[in-house]
Amino acid sequence: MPKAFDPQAVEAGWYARWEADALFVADPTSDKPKFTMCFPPPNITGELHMGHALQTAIYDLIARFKRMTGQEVLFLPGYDHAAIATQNVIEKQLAREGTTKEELGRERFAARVEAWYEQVGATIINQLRLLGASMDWTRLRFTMDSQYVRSVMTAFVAFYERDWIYRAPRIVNWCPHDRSAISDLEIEWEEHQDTLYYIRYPVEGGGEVVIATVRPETMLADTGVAVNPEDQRYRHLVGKTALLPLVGRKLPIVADDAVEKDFGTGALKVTPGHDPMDYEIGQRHGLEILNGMHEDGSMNVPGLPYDGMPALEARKRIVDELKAQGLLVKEEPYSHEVGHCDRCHAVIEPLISEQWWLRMDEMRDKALVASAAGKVRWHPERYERTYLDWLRGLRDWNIGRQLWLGHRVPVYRCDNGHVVVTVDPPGECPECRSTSLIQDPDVLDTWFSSALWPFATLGWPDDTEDLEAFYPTDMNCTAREIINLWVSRMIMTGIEFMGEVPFSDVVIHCQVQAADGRRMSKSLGTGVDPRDLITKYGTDALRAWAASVAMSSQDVRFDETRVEGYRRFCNKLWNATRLLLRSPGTPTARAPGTLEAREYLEDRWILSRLSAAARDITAGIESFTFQDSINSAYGFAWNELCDWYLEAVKDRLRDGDPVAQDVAYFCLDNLFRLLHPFMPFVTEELWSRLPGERDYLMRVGWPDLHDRFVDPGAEEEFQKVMAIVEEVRGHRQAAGAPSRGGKLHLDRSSNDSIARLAARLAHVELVDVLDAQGTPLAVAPGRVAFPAGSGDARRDKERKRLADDLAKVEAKLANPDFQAKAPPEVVANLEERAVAARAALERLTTGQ
RNA sequence: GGGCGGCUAGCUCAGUGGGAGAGCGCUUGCCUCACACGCAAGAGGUCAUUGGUUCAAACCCAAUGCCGCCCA
Repeated sequence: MPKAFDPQAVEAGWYARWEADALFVADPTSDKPKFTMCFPPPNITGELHMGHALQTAIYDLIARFKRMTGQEVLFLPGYDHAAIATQNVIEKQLAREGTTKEELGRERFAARVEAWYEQVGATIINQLRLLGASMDWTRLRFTMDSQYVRSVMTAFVAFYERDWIYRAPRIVNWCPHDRSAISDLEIEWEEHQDTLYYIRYPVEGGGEVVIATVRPETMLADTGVAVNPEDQRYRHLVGKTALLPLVGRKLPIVADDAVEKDFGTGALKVTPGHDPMDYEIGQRHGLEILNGMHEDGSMNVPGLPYDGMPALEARKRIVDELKAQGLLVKEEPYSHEVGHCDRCHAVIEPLISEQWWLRMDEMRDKALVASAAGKVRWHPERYERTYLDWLRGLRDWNIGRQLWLGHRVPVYRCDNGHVVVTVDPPGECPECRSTSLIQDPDVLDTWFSSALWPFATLGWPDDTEDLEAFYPTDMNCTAREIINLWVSRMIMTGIEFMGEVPFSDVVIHCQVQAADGRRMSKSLGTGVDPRDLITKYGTDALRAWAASVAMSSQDVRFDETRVEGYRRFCNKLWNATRLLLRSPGTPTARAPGTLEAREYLEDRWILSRLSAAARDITAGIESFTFQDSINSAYGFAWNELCDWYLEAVKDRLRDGDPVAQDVAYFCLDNLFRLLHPFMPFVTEELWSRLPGERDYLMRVGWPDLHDRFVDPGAEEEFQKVMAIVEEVRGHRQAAGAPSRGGKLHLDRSSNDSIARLAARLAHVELVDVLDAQGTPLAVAPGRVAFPAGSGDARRDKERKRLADDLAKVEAKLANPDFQAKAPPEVVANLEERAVAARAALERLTTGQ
């Protein structure tokens, strides 16, 4: 066995063996309780980031844990087509090649997309394997697979038949680059330094009204002017007509509550075709809707000199012209938030457009009822509010996108104008038998298909064995910003189509920030690639770190030294195993009886600690506080098993004592099981090296120690041993004595086990009588002497610490309110502390 | 603009009413026959500020400041 743990060597091969032996394949006919997780389709750019590492670590640790606790686990992988993101990636590729999708044409563009999916799909799968994700690859799903497409179409038709889908003009967020509507959730807001222009609008019959705007070019599509009805300054103008400069259009002046009196001049130009609020004001007052912009963001104002100009150029020309005509009152610097497309970063234009809409009110209400009934548990709990707040304010969903890839809306029109909505493309119009049918050009929002993920992946709408066996799923884990985009919509569609919420637990992991405390940014170069970490420290270390931070109450600044720490931990486990395997007389099979006949204090102690660790690790996983599991396993393995137990039994191991061997093997055996969900590779490797027949860890079951080794007496006694040893070592260090040697005398109040272990671990000789004066021990009746020095300085320091502590305790005890109102056990505890401190002080002072 | 979270050792973070913790870093001593990816001993903290509740506050409440995230 090599001297040091080498992650690359350990990881190689295991994944292929697990997969070859079908450890990840779920059996729908199994009698075991089912546990299902549909893995969120990863980012289509194919780049693994820290979010994936956290998410995958959590999913996989739960998958392995559930298998080990006897459940039939389906952990279903997949990826989605990410329409806008993919289109942007391909367009960038095309731009580098000096061409465009328009030049290429739809068919060849589609071929490029296919090739991309194939490439990226493979990359994603490889990365998940690299992370050790135990997914059922026989059930890999892609949202563009024919079966999945049919699910999407079926959902659309079902909504359509409920009359929840309709087509209507609305202000949408228009991306002029993608030439598509995008959702509110796909917009990034950025602070812009702009100019607020004050423009004079003449009023028919004399007078004027001054409006303020940051976007003068939109005035070409103005169809009204609005003021607040409470605003005394303008009351006399309501009902009159303003004249639009440069155009001459007549603009009714209306009164509307939505107008803010304090913004600008308090008078608002109303452009219903280009602003959501203006649209609503326009609807209330019957104002005309004009669309002043083309799909590419250029001006659409036939007959005017600005027609066809890019918006910014038109703005400049319009401002110049207004100045020339004396209609520009003033300009002010103004900073405000401007929306950008989160995929291509183009400035978003609010634009009136005909779109497909899905009515959400009934689904929303059912989701609220389900939440009120506690059908979905959130971890951490506070995220339920994020979800509920969004749901309550929910409006109809714009499900249409004007893209070149995605699921085409299954709406067809024949040349007689009949509309056909079907899952499968119709051969002819059912009404007029026309075979000339044209499909609607729009595609569906990618989130529309993602919303069906937990059941479409299982075969819905067909009544499949998988759907029957595995729906509803159990857990969904994702990042905070996905709650509304995805989690909420899965809940709504799950209730709608399956009659049950799609999962019972939602786990939201934290965000990994860069060292500067901000979001990792590729452009700033502050991103960290998990693949580099795997190369340096191994997948196990990365996963252990991920589990230790994923559920932090705050976002976590990335600290590489913590990942490194878990690699050292792997090395520690490696060497603990090595120690055992090197000791003589290694048993080929454990004799279970020797564990029950445990008589040594150290054996009783470590088994008791193992029980405690098993309990804590299990509780941590079950309550989604994985850091508790990791910390408990780490502390047990390193600070108890290695630092104390193995040190205490080295002699016994060397002598081939079968009891010590059994206990040590038993601890490692169970420790590897407990750690397997977090660190699958190193635990599998070390487990496989232990003596005896070894199946895969995932099949051997979770430790169920039933507290059978819990032994408070042993814990208390062993703590005395540790306290004595630590005090002896402290004295030795203070005295400048060598790291072993010296004499220890303990009086009869310490039993033989304590004395034996203290001598063994502190490397001192146990004597009945200490000739030299020696140094008194504070923690136990006894004293120690070393060849060099006396350690007086340390004794004085300890005396001071004890005296200070005693003073604090006595002050509390002297308080009558404390005695009267504090719980009796707290008072008793303090009284014990006082007694112990006095005894220790006494020993230090009198010397015995 | 709304919401949420954070401020604890040099760094990254646990702790959530009664004795301030971990990992890394630092200091000192050790290549002790599993491990120098190690062992041992140490140093290091008015738990952001102010006020309140309580016999008792890092922890509960309120306000303030700073940092960040999500949503608009």
